Amino acid sequence: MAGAATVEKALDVLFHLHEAGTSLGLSEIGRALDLPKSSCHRLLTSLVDREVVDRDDAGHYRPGLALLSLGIGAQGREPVVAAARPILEAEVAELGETVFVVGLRRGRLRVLEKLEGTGFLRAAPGVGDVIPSDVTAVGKLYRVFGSRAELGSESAVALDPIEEADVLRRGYGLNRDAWIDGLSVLGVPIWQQEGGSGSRLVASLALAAATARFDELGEELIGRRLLAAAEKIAGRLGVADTGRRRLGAAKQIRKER
Amino acid sequence: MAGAATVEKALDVLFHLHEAGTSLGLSEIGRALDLPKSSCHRLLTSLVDREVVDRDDAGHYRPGLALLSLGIGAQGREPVVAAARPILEAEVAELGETVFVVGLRRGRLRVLEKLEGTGFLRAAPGVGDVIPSDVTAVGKLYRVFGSRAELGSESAVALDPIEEADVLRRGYGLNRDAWIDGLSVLGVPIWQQEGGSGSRLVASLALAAATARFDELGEELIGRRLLAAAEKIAGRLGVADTGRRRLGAAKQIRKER
DNA sequence: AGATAGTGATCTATTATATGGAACAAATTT
DNA sequence: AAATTTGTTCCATATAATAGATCACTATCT
Repeated sequence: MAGAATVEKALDVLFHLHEAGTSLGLSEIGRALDLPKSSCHRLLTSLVDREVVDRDDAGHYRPGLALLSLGIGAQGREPVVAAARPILEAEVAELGETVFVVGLRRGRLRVLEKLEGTGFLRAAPGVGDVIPSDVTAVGKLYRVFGSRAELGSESAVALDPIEEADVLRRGYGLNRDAWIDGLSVLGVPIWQQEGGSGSRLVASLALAAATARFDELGEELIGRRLLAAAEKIAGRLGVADTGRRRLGAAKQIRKER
Repeated sequence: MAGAATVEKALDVLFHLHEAGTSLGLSEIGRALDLPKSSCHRLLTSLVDREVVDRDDAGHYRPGLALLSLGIGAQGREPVVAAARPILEAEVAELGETVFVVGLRRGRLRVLEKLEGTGFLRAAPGVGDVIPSDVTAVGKLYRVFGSRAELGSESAVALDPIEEADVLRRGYGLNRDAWIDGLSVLGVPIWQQEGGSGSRLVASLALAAATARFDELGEELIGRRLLAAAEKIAGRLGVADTGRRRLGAAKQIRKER
């Protein structure tokens, strides 16, 4: 709320370019965001200067390639991604279907890493994409295992008690055709041990496949393999250094109020 | 030059976080960029709000995951990347070494896409990274085939005439241990046909391997395969629609002056 | 062809907005 | 226990963004 208005406008422009899908002209952007052409032009000048925005041959604006190294840099710093990668490779090699890691960031579920299956028909979630937290397999997982109020207000509604019991009993979340018709997903939690005491849900591991293929493999097998894989990832993660965490944690809570 | 100062400061902060490698505290950032803590805080508030910057458990700042989808979105719009991907897969499957696509953006060479080799010792360029234009294989390529003055001033120095002749004769650029000791790279141009007339250098395809392994495969074989692969990519690219390009091209030139 | 409406870029006075010093509470260091 | 160092908030001042008009240019429409 107490931010820099200009910066937010610039980010509006950037995200608008991202969502547009095609490259856009200056006037077009100004009209869409209700910004004067001159302001738009000034913002874009700075963005282009840093290569965060690019221009095509026609002079139209589009997201720039500097975002790629920035984004990949951001991903590379996620410890769980580094820990999960070889495990993902092993699972894809074995099962041939897409597996992916989802984390909770600012109340939203984001795809942290994925490895696509080998089939012609394969699920292809985009790394960095946001995933709905209500109907999905990992969404259920977070609503059962995650500390309450971490998820956004949207999911304040509690999970169906029967489903919650199912998740607790099996240890994984399941979603058949609820999110996308014809797609089934099974998700398991990845726990990170914390100094001595308990453990924290740092991310979750999921497999997505066309429902027919999912049933071919069998829910039981997928669940068993993924639970074992999550275990391995947790092992590679090691124990969190809960050392200098109190300061930040307190501040964070104050911030979110 | 006539940009939005505030936006540029915000981008400075963002890039600084990217380059730092670790997450940074507010005061730390302010000191490094010579910005008052209050200003820094305000900029970061906006960046965090849009998830372009993230905070870790300790409250420190780091690049955020929204950058990932932005970056991958930007990459996905590069036609040459889409055209090259299956070809890269085929080459890696055959040769087992890292192949990558490099494009020229705002006078700098950037890795547009890569597929890593299968060996334990493999070259791993980062997608989105900038590559030097002087000593590298693709750098030479651009200096020979690229329209002059497209490359930054840094490479105003002409290429050694002997080397230039080599590149023209073979059709590919070569670099043995010049950029990174122990690494050899061979790069070939990817041409896109333009309506009727000529063709344009849209990107280049390269293979990178440890010099020993490179020699094992043999320069002749690598060159032959890559030239054929580039041909295939060009085919998949199709002909550029030079239709509404004049407007933008003119503007661009005026802009760069 | 000629006219028109579109584009991106540049300039300007006005005004709204970012600035940065000081003060704050919390939390590590010394 | 005192002294730093942290992130955060506040506020008068000055700077920097604003938005309208204008320009050069290209397509599109009679």
